[in-house]
Amino acid sequence: MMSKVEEKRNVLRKRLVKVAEDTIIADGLSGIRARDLASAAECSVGAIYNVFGDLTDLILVVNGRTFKRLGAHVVDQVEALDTQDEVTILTTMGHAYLEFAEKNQNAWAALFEVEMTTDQEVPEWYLTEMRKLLEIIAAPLGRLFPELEQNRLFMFTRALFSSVHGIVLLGLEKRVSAVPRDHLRDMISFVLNNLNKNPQIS
Amino acid sequence: MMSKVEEKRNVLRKRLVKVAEDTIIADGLSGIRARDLASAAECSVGAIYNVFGDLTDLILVVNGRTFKRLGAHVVDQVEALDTQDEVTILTTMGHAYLEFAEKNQNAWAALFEVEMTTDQEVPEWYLTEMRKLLEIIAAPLGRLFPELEQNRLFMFTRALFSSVHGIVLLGLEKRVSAVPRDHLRDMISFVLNNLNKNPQIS
DNA sequence: TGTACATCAGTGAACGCGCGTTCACTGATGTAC
DNA sequence: TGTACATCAGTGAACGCGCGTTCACTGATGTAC
Repeated sequence: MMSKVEEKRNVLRKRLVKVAEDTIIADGLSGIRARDLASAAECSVGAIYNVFGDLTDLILVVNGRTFKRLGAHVVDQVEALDTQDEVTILTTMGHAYLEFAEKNQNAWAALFEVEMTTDQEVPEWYLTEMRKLLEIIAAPLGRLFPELEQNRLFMFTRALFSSVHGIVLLGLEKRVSAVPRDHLRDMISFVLNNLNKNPQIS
Repeated sequence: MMSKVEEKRNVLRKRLVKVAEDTIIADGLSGIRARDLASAAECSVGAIYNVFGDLTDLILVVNGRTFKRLGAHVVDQVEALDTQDEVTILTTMGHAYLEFAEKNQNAWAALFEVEMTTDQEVPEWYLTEMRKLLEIIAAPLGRLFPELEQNRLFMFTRALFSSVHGIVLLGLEKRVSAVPRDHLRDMISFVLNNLNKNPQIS
């Protein structure tokens, strides 16, 4: 059973995460400000530092949630699919990634912005979450190329993920590109469609 | 003929660009500081604002140069090549991109960091430089798929560039990935190698 | 159950710092006559 | 060529702001007896 203190602490923690998440979704990572969070969560600035070491800790928690939501979205889309065709599955995953990034632009962008900004270590659970996402992709890819050894499979998984990520990243960066959304879908299909037609991977 | 004033101005301008470039190469975009630039260029802080509107203007000039260097490097690598095989050419380009990004990590990263940071318009010449880079890639791709109409060709060009960019970006982000350099090369080959074996592009 | 004491969450004003940008001043260069 | 005046680059101290983080204080909760 939780003591009253612990309980209050948990409540505050949750409220802060919620508020930070809402802020990031609405205004992006740069919209995060200790004073604003405090007033939105109806606590003092200092209280934040009682619950989290610093703002980065808090942001990482939000990013962890975003990772989970992203993974869930991808899995959902694949499960809604009625096919055994691995390339279709992979393409659907790519499109799901694009879709998620579009609908959650700020939160999705925050995923990569912290990493660039912060110098401190990325926490273990963060890497785990990343690995999970990669494993979701590795599954159909592994079925497509069953003869592939583990390491190489993981490398190709990374390659595909990175490719799709790059397309989405540059595609959503509006000031430079202005690529219509449908084109982004096509680009992803283009990169992934070739897979089944080329069994021998050098 | 330039007046003495113009001449001094140009000299200072060049010195500032050089100093800014050196700083970015050594310490990255975040290493740029008005006071430091001034002292390195042996002028006053105010003088910077006489020559450039603000620091971003200066940074964009450096980025423009980086773009040019990048383009030149890619072209060099391709010209050193003794083949007509378009896929080989494209792969070489991808590898050249990786190589450049590795050797000029900070300057290369700066290319994308400003865009994320700044709200102001990207200047025209900047976009032009970007377009040039894409056209270098579009050339062999166009020869590979001569039947492709202009728009679609450009879309695929973007797709390939973005893919390679994504691989390099996530690959060089050390805290998360720790992918060996050679693997990155392989990943790029992997994504690009499929092209010639799949003439019908959906 | 009641009292005394200890602990530690909660508070928010204040600290501190980094830094881009400005601005009143000076001095060199250019122009007019 | 020489003189008077105008212009504008160069100067750097000071402004201003945003913001994360701290810290001395208070008050609620928990513990010991």
